[in-house]
Amino acid sequence: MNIKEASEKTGVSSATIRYYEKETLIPAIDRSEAGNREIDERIIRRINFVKQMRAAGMSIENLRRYIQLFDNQEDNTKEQIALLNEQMAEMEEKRDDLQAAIDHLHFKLNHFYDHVQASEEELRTLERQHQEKLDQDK
Amino acid sequence: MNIKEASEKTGVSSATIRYYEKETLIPAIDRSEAGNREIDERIIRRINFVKQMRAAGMSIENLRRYIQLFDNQEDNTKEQIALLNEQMAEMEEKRDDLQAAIDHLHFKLNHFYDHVQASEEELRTLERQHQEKLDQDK
DNA sequence: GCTTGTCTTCAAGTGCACTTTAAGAGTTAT
DNA sequence: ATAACTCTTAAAGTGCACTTGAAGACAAGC
Repeated sequence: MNIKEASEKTGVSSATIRYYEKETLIPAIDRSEAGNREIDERIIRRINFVKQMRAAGMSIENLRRYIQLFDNQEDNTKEQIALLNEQMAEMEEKRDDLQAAIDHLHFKLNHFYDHVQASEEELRTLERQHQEKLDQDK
Repeated sequence: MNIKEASEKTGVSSATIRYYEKETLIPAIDRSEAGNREIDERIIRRINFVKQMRAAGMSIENLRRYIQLFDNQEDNTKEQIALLNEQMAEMEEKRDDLQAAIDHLHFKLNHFYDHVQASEEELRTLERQHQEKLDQDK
């Protein structure tokens, strides 16, 4: 698989895949005769892992620290576990920040429905849209 | 209250408060005789709201759009509700991304405990630390 | 009256995570 | 064999959200 196919498969741009390789977030990728990257499923899984962690807001530097620990299989189990716990704690805090913000907006929305002076049909439309959103999100 | 006190009270730097004012994320702040900002509780609440939404990853631009809609009390109820729903959907998606990443790391951690060849007392120490972390996070 | 500590504005600088550009090379289609 | 499409590297550029720096004003304390 060349880099373009890998990009389409993962939803990560070719340039970003090259960048991740340079930053050692994914392993060094083997090259073909012509010097082009030949990407296999193992690399795809690694790209997807990086994508997932980046979506969760883990910084490139933390991700690199984490990956280096796991790639260099040495007796650094304690550090690995400490790092995992640290990252999870950070993510859980972020998730809770998000939940707090969501709750805040939910409160605003309810406040709106109580006090808005919209016409009956406008209200019904809005409520239907809101319900559809909730159903869709679920 | 001057800007330094407001900064200490909110945990947002003076420079950032000035920046938020310039970007109209908080209302224009009244000045004293000498031209210094006089910050009241209403502004403090607005700073904290911005802080919360920023922590949740809402961009400055979206936050400004949102705040302008709510500050200009006009007949834009539909837009306001649409915007609220849009923001909540974004945040819920982010929250779910985070949860997926947390689950992934939890899985790794469990995998670790199953396969690691650590000594008994090291394992006990690690497990205790992990449990303490969980208790603390809860 | 001078230092210290606050404030002001405006502009420039920073850090992160990409993204784009430039210049070139190999492969396939007409 | 020329165009079109892919790839390569290295370096420069971009966008966001601040952060820092410069230059100056005002008030309190020694």
